[in-house]
Amino acid sequence: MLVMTKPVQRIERRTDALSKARIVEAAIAILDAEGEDALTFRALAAHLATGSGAIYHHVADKDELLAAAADAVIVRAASEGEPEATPRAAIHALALGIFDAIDAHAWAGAQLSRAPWQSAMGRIFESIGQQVQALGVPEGAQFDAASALLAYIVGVAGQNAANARLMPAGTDRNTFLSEVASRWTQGDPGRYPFIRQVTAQLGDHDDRRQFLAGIDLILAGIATRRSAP
Amino acid sequence: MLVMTKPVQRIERRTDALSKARIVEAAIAILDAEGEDALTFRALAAHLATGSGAIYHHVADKDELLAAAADAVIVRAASEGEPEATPRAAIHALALGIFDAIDAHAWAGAQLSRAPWQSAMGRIFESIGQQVQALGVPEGAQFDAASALLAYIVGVAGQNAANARLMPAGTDRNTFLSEVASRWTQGDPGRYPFIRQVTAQLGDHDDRRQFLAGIDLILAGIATRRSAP
DNA sequence: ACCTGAACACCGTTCAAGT
DNA sequence: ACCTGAACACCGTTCAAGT
Repeated sequence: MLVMTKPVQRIERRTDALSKARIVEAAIAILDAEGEDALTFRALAAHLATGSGAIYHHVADKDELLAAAADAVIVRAASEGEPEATPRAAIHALALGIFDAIDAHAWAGAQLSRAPWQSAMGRIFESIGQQVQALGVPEGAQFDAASALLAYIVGVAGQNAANARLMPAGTDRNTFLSEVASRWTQGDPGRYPFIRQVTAQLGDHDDRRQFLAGIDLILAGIATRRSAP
Repeated sequence: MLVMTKPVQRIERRTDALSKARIVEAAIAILDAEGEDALTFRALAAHLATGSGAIYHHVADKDELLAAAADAVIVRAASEGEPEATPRAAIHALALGIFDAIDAHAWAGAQLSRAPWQSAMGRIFESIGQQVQALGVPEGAQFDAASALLAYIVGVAGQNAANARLMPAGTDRNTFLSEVASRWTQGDPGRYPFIRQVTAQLGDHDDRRQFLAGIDLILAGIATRRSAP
């Protein structure tokens, strides 16, 4: 009986084999192209040319799928940055990377704070923490400092995602913001003097600039902790 | 023909008449008692002893219902505060009120950033803005300062809501946080030196205290803007 | 082991019929 | 005008049957 030599090991599986990675990529494609409501297991199965039940062999349920899709998108954004000269520049780059990722994938903004154990959150926190250490913040103050930066970044991400979701396609961002402001003040404008004043300045408003201004405010606060009295 | 005097105007409608306010209160009751998944139009109708279709005469759809419920809960928390002596104390009180409201109604945390036009967001922003003005921040810097505080508060609210949702009932908060941290570092602990260091300090960790520490960091940063060079 | 796709147990939402 | 509740068009998820 002939012993047939096995064919050279074919490490790569069939290109069309199902895997969690392929499923997540397909989910991201649907979410980006057609929005959150369009992501159904039926649509996903059609997109992957398989049965809807097959997906459950690789993903526990829809929550896990959404979390994995958001995580993939954010991790990609957070690890893109090149090495930066200063801790401040590194934090800016990291923060802007996340800002832009949420801008490009609004559906991921809401997910970011829904599944905090995901790797994206851990990586961001670690990166921020290392830069906080590099700033020379005393060890006892590092936890609070890094947590504040993380919370701020996640908070802005969530708000931007909400704005993107609600903003009618093709609307100018500042037009949308002033509509939101006038909804707030409507009925009783005298009760909202600050919002009225701020809305008047909306003409030259830039979300990205303001986002970084907030980061710098926190960094300035952190700097006051460096040399305690 | 006798002209009958109309009965004295009965301004108050039948106590059991349906109204948006009653629907929203019932929704809050269900959300608090049984969680987000339990809020269905069928359950709500049963709770109100009416047909599920009747609700649509007062509320456009489920999104509006959830937004209104969250708004009601947050507005209540944000307007509870007594007058405070200093702007810092006022901001602390406002922030803690929201923190505790999310703690008591975790489902509202995620909603907070989903519908930014709601009145809660406007009131919080206005209150923060007025305190920022009271701090003596120059007018050109007030918008950024108030926005940073708002984003931070919303960010923490969202993270806390996520933690509350995910934390198995009866688990200690710090135990949960260290489990999250070990998920982050698992596989490659050497890659996460900051998180490992910080996890070791988790013993005497207090979420509320850390929340206020972040507020104070931003306030300290704002203070550096008061006297520009 | 993995995939298929019909079937199940729900949902949000609509709407003819009632009052 | 408001309410009723059955009906509709979907959904996530399961599972017997296939390969």
